[in-house]
Amino acid sequence: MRKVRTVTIADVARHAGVAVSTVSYVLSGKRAISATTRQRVQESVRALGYHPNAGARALASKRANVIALVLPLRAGMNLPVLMQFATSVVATARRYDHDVLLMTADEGPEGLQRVAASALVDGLLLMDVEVRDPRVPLLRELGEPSVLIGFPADAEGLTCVDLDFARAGALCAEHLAAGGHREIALLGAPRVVYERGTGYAERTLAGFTEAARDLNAVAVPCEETYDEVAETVKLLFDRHPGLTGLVVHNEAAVGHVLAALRALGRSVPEDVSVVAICPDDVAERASPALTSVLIPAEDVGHQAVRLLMAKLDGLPADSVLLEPRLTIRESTR
Amino acid sequence: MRKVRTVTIADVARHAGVAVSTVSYVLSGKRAISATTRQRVQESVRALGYHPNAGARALASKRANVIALVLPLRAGMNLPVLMQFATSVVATARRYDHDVLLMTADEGPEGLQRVAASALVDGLLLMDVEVRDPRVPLLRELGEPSVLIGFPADAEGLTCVDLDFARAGALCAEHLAAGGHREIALLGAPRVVYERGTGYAERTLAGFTEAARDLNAVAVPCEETYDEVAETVKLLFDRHPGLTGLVVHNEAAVGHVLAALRALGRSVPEDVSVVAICPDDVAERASPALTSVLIPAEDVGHQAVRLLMAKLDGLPADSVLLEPRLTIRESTR
DNA sequence: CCCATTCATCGAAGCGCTTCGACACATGAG
DNA sequence: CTCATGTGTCGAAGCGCTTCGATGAATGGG
Repeated sequence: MRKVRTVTIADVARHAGVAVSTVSYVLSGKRAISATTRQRVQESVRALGYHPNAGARALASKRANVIALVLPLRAGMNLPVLMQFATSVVATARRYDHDVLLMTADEGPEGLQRVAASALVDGLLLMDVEVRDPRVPLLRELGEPSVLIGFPADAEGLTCVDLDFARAGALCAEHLAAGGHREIALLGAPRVVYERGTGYAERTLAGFTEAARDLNAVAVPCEETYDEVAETVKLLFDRHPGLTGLVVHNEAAVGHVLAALRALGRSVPEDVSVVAICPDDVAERASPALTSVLIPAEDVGHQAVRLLMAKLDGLPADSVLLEPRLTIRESTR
Repeated sequence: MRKVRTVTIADVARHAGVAVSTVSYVLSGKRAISATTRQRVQESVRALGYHPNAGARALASKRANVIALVLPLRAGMNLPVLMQFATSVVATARRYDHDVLLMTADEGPEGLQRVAASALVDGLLLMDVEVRDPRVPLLRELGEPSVLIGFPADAEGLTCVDLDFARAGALCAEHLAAGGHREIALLGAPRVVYERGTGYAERTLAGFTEAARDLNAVAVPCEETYDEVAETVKLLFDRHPGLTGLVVHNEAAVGHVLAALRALGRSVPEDVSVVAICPDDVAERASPALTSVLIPAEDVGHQAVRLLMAKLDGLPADSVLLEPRLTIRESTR
């Protein structure tokens, strides 16, 4: 538990026999430094195990090198995707030499206010943005660089990133239509998610409905417990006996849907074709392996950080809609 | 997008007609300040919307008011519990006026080194600690205040928090024994979790085995896909036809186990009693509602932060083992 | 009524870093 | 050979805050 005196830039400068400012310039690369000096400094840095003091750096440069990741942890959220996303954000931020401050919704919008005003972070990454998200107006007047995951109703002037869920929904419907299915259904997110007006759920539904307008198509919300899923699936087939195509946009329920079909004696893909919108690993672990449109959580996180970094550098950053990709496996024909 | 000049403590001092240091003392409460002055300053703070600059504060006080939450995001982890835990950590940290920096394992142990050396954080909270965790030795020599969630093999000198999983395992076995069951089984975590030497899984197993030494007890690992769970359950009953009690310590598999029992025509609790170790909401959502020992994620997070804060204040902090609590519902008799 | 305390406040010295302007020296054009 | 132009380096001035010691003013005991 030795309490080591921390190494400062002055120690490095002394060790290398140069001025403090020279060390700073070597580290930041903001001015030309001769190769010999640069090497000498770098060696001293290594020898002393120097790490710049974050507070001092932030104070002097007005850049904290930290971004906030705001995760409103609500019910019915897709945890695995969220985690993948968070991991990817942290990893990407590190690549840009930034760290990530974790915030939840508990503190409310004032939390954003606080971290921005205290210069704790340089920018904000908001996840799980809703169609009319209360954080959006605040965000506008805060004038803090930010990127949203998901699209609010009015995205004017904001930078947003998301999978193009409308295309994803359409892609699923089109795939089933191409397979000759005329009567299909969408099993969506839990009811509360729609009631909350969550963008991605609504947009998937819209894309699906639009693409399936010439078919016999229905859409129902879907809870995530086995019993409720089984009930929903049973009801669906009772009401639509001719149903042969199913799109499942609810990762937690995917397994249950397959189990329920099994229980009803309908085999996949012989009797029913199933397409899921979920991460690849979930689709691959299912039995049979599911034809799916993946949610590219990693890519979304990566893009979001990239855009935020661009904004921090004062560059323009347009919203990004990621093109969905359908992978055909064993659950459709 | 107006770029507001940030309000500094000097602005507040001027507005209130006092010295900068007086404002500082009002804010920190480290020296006596007359009631009238205090009020005047607090009003100015509110009027100007002042938020102390985090970098400057950290630099001057040598306290960043930030703690690191290190989440190694591995396969087979219990995501919902993890999230609950993270949420509780953030909320509790805020109550102590601290923020939370999110770190993953990707950066390796040097990441810990880095954030500690750069004074980005004041302390570390390590989650999902393994029996022989590579981060533990580094932690010791770092001399940075830290709290671990979970117990490594050698916890000497470290502060750890966890549910007493051995007691939890024992509690389940005892409950079944008290119900007259003589042949019981533990369905555990996925195999990889044991192979990795994850403390909580091993300790539950140990507690269960010890408490069930007079019974006919077996324990098997359990994967998390429906097919594998069904297979495991089937095999279990093939080999042990007299089995009437089941302990499930795998949240992701709980639903599948019930589905598999249903498929095998064994009803709960008539033919088989089932006890789960999982959060209450999962147990309550199952059908039938499960008798369970809950994983008090929220409490663990809370305690962990409390202990870390104590250490930051130079106070001693002993490890905490949380007593499990069994809730009887409809799945056992 | 004086001196020793206590209380409330102030001023100034850093904390460790970035960045601006200055300077010494080398270089090549005229 | 001189003068403009780069190059590479240095010194010093902050960045916004905390904290130490000092200073007056108010208080009370002898």
